Amino acid sequence: MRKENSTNALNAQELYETCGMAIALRILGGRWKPGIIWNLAQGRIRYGQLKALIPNISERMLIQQLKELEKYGFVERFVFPEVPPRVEYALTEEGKTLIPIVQALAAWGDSQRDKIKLPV
Amino acid sequence: MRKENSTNALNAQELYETCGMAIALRILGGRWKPGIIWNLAQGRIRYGQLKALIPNISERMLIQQLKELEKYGFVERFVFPEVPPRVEYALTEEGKTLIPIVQALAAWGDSQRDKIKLPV
DNA sequence: TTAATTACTAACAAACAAGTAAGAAATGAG
DNA sequence: CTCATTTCTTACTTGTTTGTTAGTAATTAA
Repeated sequence: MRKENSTNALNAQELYETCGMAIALRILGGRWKPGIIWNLAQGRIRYGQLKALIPNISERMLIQQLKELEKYGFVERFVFPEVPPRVEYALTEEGKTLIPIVQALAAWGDSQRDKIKLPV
Repeated sequence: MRKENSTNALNAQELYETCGMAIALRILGGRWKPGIIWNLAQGRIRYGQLKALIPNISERMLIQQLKELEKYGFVERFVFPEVPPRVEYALTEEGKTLIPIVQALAAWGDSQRDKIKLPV
């Protein structure tokens, strides 16, 4: 749960208002969103497949991040009234504008892999 | 202090190995690094000025993030043997490769500002 | 009737990131 | 002698993110 008036939250809020990069990192950041967006960039996909494509992600995290991306309109959810349930996810048009960003970040990161060693 | 064997840390580690974007976000992510890099992109600058340019940042956070960027070779530190001390910071050549990324992220984020409303 | 399937939820705990506050060091100015 | 200056450091607290476990629904197949 987020505390609306913590210094922490206020600092975050102010950054969103003045800094586009803070907004971008809010959408793109976190441990799992990159992988989610990357895989959705390949096309519409079922929840279970997405989970299989992202090693180690827990259902809680996957759902949570998908919901957040959906809430902001970057991801669309398609539900089929079947049993067992079938739900597919896809990037919206707006979500697809993320793809070049994600590619640029990934390329830069890959170029750094051999130069730096991240801590354990 | 980071626990080397927490699932959390292991997940992070695995991502670094397989996903360039995770590396990039490790360098670029967090609340303050964007602003630090953005300001350093304008040129060499003193610690105190940098602090003044980044509203609300605490000394602890500024130092901590600068040290991390320095450790990975994206930022250089120039110390003048004076009293009171004078220390200047600048992006290294490697650090300058971040500039286009940072600009792309900022531009995308700015383009989203009116479309989405981030939570408090 | 019992188990298997699939997408999801809720309660809780561990790990991590960020914020607060106090102070150190070395010198020059008063 | 005391104070201001500037760049940091340390110990501590609060807040946020991530992980774990158990469980739901509604049908079909055995």
